[in-house]
Amino acid sequence: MSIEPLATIETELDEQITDLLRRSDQRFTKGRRALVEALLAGGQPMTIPQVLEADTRLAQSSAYRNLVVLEAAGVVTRIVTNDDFARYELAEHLTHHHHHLICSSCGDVTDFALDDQAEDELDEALHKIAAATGFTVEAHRLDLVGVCSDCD
Amino acid sequence: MSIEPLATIETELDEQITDLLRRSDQRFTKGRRALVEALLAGGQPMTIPQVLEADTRLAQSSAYRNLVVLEAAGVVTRIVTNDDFARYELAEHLTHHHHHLICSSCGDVTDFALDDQAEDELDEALHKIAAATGFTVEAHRLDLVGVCSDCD
DNA sequence: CCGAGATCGATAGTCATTCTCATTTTTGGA
DNA sequence: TCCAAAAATGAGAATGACTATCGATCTCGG
Ligand SMILES: [Mn+2]
Ligand SMILES: [Mn+2]
Ligand SMILES: [Zn+2]
Ligand SMILES: [Zn+2]
Repeated sequence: MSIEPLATIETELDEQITDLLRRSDQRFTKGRRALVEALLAGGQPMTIPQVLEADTRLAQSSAYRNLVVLEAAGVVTRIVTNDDFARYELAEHLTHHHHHLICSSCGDVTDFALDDQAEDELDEALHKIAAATGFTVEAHRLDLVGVCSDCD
Repeated sequence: MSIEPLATIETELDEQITDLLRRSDQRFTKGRRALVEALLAGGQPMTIPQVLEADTRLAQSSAYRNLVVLEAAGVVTRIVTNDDFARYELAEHLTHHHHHLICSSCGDVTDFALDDQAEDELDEALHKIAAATGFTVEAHRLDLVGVCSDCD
C-alpha cells in the first residue's frame, strides 16, 4: 500500500499513538495512520463504510483488522448503537471526555460535552453508585437519543 | 404452542401491554406473554439465549420475531452492548426510569437509578444541550462500564 | 543486501439476526 | 357451533457485519 496523508497528524498526537501501539507490540503503519487521519478529518464517529469512502485506498479487511488493533491499543473507541454498523472515534485520552447525540432516524452520532459543573455532579453521583454496588467503574457513558436537526 | 405462565403478570401490567400491542395491531399471544414473563422473572436485561433457557418451550425464531414486535409496540427495550447478543428488558414506562451497569468482563447488565436530585440536575444539563444543538431528545442513556462484583 | 517476522488484502468462514413459507391457531361472523 | 380469512408460529434458509486464513508484500535489524 502507498498512502499519502489526507490531513497530517500533529507531531505530538503521532508520538502518542506510536507509543500506545508500541506498548501492544504493534507498529504505526501507513494503513493505520490513514485510518486515524480519516477519523480525525471526519470529526465524528464513523462507520467502516464511511471510513472506506473517505479514503478509497483502504482495504476493507485491513480496515476492520486495524481498527481492532487500534482499539486494543487504546487509540480508538468502538461505539455500538442500534445502527447496522459500529462506529469508531479517537479515544478520549487523545481528545477529551465527551458524550454522544445519537439520531434514531439516520443513525448519525455526534459529540457534545457537559459543562464542568454538570459533569462533576454526575461523577459524584456515579461514585456513590459504584461504592454501593461493588462495581469497579472504568468509564461512564451518556447518550442523548433523539432526532438530529438534519432529520427534523 | 401451549404455555402455562412461569410467573403471572399482574392484571394492570397485562392490560397495559395488551393495549400497547393493540395500538400496533398486534395480539398479546401466549408466546409473547411467556417472553414478558421471562423478562419479568429475570429481573435484569436478558439475551435471547438466556430467555430461551429460562423457558425452554419458546422457539428461537419466534422469540426473535416477537421481541421485535414487542419492541415496536413499546413493551420492551433492546439494549446493545459490545457483547455478542443484544439484551431485552421491559420498557421504562412499564417499570421506572433507570440506568445500567455493564460488566466489561462477563457482559452482564444490571440496573441502577440515580437519586432524584442527581437525575434532575442531569436532566437540566441535557435540556440545555438539546436547546443548543437543535436536537430533539427522545431519551437519555447513562451506563457505567466496569467490572461487576462477581468478576472481581 | 538478507532473512525473520510483521503486515497486508483478497477471500472464505462465522454466527446473530432476519426472512420464508407451510402449518397451526385465532377470530368474527353465519 | 361451524367456517373461512387473517394472524401467528416455528423449522429451516438466507442475510450480512465482522473475523479468520494464508500467500504476497513490506519492514527492520544485522
Ligand atoms: Mn464522540
Ligand atoms: Mn435495565
Ligand atoms: Zn439524523
Ligand atoms: Zn461481570
